[in-house]
Amino acid sequence: MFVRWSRYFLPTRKDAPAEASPRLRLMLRAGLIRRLEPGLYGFLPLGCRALEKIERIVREEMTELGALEIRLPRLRPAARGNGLASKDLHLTDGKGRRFGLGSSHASAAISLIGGDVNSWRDLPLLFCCEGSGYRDTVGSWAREFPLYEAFGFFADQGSREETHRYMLRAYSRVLARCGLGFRTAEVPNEASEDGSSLAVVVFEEEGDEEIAWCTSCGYAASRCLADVGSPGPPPGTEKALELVETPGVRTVEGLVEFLGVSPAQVVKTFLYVGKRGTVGVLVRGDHELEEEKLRRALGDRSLRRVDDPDEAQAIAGAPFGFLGPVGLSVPIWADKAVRDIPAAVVGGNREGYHYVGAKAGRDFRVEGFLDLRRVREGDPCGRCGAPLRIRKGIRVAELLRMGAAGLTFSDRDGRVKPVLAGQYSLELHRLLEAVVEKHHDDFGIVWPVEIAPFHVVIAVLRPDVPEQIRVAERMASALGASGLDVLLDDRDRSPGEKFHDAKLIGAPVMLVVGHRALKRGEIEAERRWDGARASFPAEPTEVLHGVWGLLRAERG
RNA sequence: CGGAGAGUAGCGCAGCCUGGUUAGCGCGCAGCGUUCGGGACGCUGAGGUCGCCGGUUCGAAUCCGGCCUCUCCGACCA
Repeated sequence: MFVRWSRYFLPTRKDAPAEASPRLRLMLRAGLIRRLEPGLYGFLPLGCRALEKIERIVREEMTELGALEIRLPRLRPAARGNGLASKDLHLTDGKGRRFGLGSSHASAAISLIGGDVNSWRDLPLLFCCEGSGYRDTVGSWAREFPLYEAFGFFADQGSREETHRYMLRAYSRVLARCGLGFRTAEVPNEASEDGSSLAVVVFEEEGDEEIAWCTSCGYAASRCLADVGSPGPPPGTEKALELVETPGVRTVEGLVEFLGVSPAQVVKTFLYVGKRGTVGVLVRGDHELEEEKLRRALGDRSLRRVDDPDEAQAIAGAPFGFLGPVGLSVPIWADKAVRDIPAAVVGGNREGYHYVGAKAGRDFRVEGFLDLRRVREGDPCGRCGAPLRIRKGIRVAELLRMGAAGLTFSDRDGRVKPVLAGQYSLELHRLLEAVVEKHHDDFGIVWPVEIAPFHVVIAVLRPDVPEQIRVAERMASALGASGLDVLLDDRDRSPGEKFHDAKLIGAPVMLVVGHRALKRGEIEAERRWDGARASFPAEPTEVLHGVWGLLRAERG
């Protein structure tokens, strides 16, 4: 089968909104998607084809794993226990019943099978489900997006871990078939049993996920929670605490200059207010505080930094710039690196004064030393000490362990036990986005063969010349019959536009039917990913052979 | 979370300060004609709730207030 461009709907554009990311601009220009509203996108026919190809791969790999397909409504009742989060979209019907849209169908899947899973004989179970995710975050390009999830239900940890490994392997095959490499990294996730999940991240120059990873031991985690090792103590030896006058010196840089110390000898003091009251937080002067780590460590997502000068004055008795842990009346938590400073400079809790020679534990009480530093490129890996690198990427999938909200089963001995669950989600729009980001050049998209919406575009340079159309259609039929997806560009456009559009939409092979080659009885071919050109006799068998040869060649 | 800027035709922008014809320009789009091997040319034409809501005014794209959205910075200044 082949499709005539003149009877298809494939609007390409020279321009796209300037504020969109390069890959999003390409997807808009190539006629894959259109924006309906900020954060709401629809897929045009070409985008649907690309999406379907990816879905087919995912389905194949899920089937290979033995996952059973189910289907769930995207609307979820917000009844008790169904856990609608604040970031979900809340809806109310005319009778006041509440519903929601969320980023996962997990709770619905549990409800779906919950009543029929009772015995150890029913487990394990693995389901997969095509659906639609919703995320109520501004700034993301798609608030509602195509999602392919899987849900596992297990009697014990061992079987859950085994499925985790299989699922990761399946995702790895999916990505490989889409021409993508990836890394796994620990990322925060509130839905998970232990507060974090394993994310599958495709590293790119541009991406909204920041991953710290160790080239030496392979440890990788979201930057906001990556373990960081000790930087070692700064110079200096222990000495007595001493209050010194530091008029107007309220920054680390100022102290470094005024007292002749290094930034690593200074300790910054922050005040945070949370549900359990105010706490002080200490970080070395040359480090930055990672709020996400603080919130996780203290188990309080509501923690907010005190940024009101009057409030700080009331708590510490000094303005910003002179806050310090010595004599501070609130509980104090410190980054691990603070413990190693033999003689620290800290605020005096009195305007115009700092302490020098301060030592944690001796001069002020610390509730605990935690990893609170924001990771920077080159910081030591928390596992092996080698330098960490920070890379950007696109998070395409996530695997997490969760409880199955009240689901229980009877084991062989008749004891009632909770069902363990796993949730595996693949965000198809992000996968598509990652493919476009990875596979494009200045002219447009360069699809990997397996997910190209069309394998071949046949540019008919003069569609008003009967011979050209006749030849092109013969070729298109033959190629289509051999299993290739073919787009016949029979539009009344100039040759230049057809060449550019063919490159923009990224078909692996372009065939050109024009008088130049046709008078030699040939048609020409150009391969998208390396520009390789060839000419074939204008006979179906020759062209078929030639095109398959171009497609089969190793991609450099 | 904070700061700055922006929102006018599909895209890129002008107009706003100093309120007052029918809101313009370029690209794109449509029709016709001429073209036809790497984004052609001419003519004609269509396309706008000036982000939304309110206020001031005889009159608001323009002035005022609120809200929404987007972009770029700062994300730690203790």
